[in-house]
Amino acid sequence: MKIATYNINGVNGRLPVLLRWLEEAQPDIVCLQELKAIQERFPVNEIGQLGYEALWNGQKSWNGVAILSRGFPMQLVRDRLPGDRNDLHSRYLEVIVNQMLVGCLYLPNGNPAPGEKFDYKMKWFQRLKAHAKYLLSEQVPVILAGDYNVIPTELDVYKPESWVTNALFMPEPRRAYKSLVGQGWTDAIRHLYPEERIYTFWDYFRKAYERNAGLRLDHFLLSPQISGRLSAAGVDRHVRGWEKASDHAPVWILLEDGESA
DNA sequence: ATGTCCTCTCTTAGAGGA
Repeated sequence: MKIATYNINGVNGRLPVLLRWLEEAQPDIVCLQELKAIQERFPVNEIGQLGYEALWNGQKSWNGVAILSRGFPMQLVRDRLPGDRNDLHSRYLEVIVNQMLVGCLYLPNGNPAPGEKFDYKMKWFQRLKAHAKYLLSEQVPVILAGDYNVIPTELDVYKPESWVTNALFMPEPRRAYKSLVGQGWTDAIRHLYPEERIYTFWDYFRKAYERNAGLRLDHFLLSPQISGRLSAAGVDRHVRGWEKASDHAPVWILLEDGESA
């Protein structure tokens, strides 16, 4: 089965792009981030016409996450990251689908750093690590997919030196990501392509896409109970070149069927 | 500093966020 994650950067503003990509890529399950739409304005009918059911968590103006599924019924597990009742951002959604637990996440950007936003990012990261550790303790197939807003290593950025003071690449979030993965997760893209420069985001500024001045921000983390089924992964980078495209490109993985699936 | 593009509003221009 094919599972994808895509920071859509405005699900209504980019709906033609999303529908075109869904028809072309034919994913079974999709994690979306940055809906930028209130709950009532999620385009459930247009997406439904392509055969997808959806669960989503909207918010006015910012953030917002959704999970789409075609042919595999979804069961909502949670629509908040545990650990802070006062955090009202819509940045996390977790479902059970096809005997897997899928978490869709949109980690805070954190800029400018230092500052309140950076502090919020790091707190959110700590909560994610705590929850991820709990999920690993369940010893079940888990996929944590989304926009982590972290450039993990120098291999994941076209020009490391120009990002050293940015919250996407500062030592603290990079350490947090490394420590998260170190709990026992497999970074799917990096696992299959240990040496390659692979980007998932190209800034709108300064013709970044045309220059391939990209970043790898969108990641799939797989628990040990599912990582052995990983057979392929990639980035649909051409989608970034479409008219009215998001600044991110869709990222996908292929999984072999599970024993009882 | 700048660049671009989304959403929302004290709306058709500017602010805030990324």
